[in-house]
Amino acid sequence: MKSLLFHEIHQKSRLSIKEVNDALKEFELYSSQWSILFCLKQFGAMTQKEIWQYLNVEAPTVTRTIARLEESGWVFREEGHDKRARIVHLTPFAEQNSPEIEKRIQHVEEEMVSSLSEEEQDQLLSLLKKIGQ
Amino acid sequence: MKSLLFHEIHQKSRLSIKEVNDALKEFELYSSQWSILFCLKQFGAMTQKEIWQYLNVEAPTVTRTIARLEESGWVFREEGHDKRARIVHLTPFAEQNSPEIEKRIQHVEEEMVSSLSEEEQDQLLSLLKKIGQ
DNA sequence: GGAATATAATTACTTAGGTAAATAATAGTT
DNA sequence: AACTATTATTTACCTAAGTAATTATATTCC
Repeated sequence: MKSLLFHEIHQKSRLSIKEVNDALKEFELYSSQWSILFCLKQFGAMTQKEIWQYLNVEAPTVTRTIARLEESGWVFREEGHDKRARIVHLTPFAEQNSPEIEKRIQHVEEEMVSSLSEEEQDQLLSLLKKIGQ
Repeated sequence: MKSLLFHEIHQKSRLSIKEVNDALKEFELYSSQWSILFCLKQFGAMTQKEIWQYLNVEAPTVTRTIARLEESGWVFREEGHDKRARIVHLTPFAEQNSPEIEKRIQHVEEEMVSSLSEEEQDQLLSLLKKIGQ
């Protein structure tokens, strides 16, 4: 029964988002917001297009989430050389706080997979990657 | 990097929902609606509580989705012996059409995991089940 | 029997994600 | 140079799912 597989993926996706949201509560952030901050932390300032391509979501999703991050002071947007594009930067506040948040999230994620060995984690990742290719 | 694992789960969850929605388009259904029809098809009439417990979502999610299914003629609700509970039934229309839909969805899901062997599919499922326990 | 508690469903509000269409700026073509 | 096509982002509108609070019925306990 293949449905079980996708049912399980769906469940675990929701579960992990829930746990991450819970851990982010004290920073007044949500998981999707963190995914963008994480992205910027890793690669530096990016255009919105680069962000949604990396995260593999649609452009409007990123527009919305960045708007919220901007309102709450985590990012700011600069007009690019190409005036259509907007380059997103972390604010100093975000630069300062993101290491602690990252540590917290990493801990949550490690807890969630603690019942799997390192080898099983690798295996799981590589099996997931094979889906839909 | 554990984040990669959850990132991947999240991606594949979204991908599969997208594919299922696409296949359901001709029936004017959405994936979450189908998950409830599937449930009723498998277990027969159920209370909403039984549905959200099985699907592992919150009660309001099921309330909303069932309301839409009722509007579009896929289910109807009967008052239970306990007047708080509402028992959800498939309509004759749903009974008649669900086998074809199920076949279609099954096909989509099989396509998505066609790059994995049967053994790998089992392995993936059992690894996923171990997360967060 | 009646007050307090628990339970099933709902309502209101939030984030997350998608599609389709609109806007504005850029790139290409003739 | 001007028209066309493409591209980056946004807007509007939809489903999905969560939390918190409300409503209505059942249950429990004194």
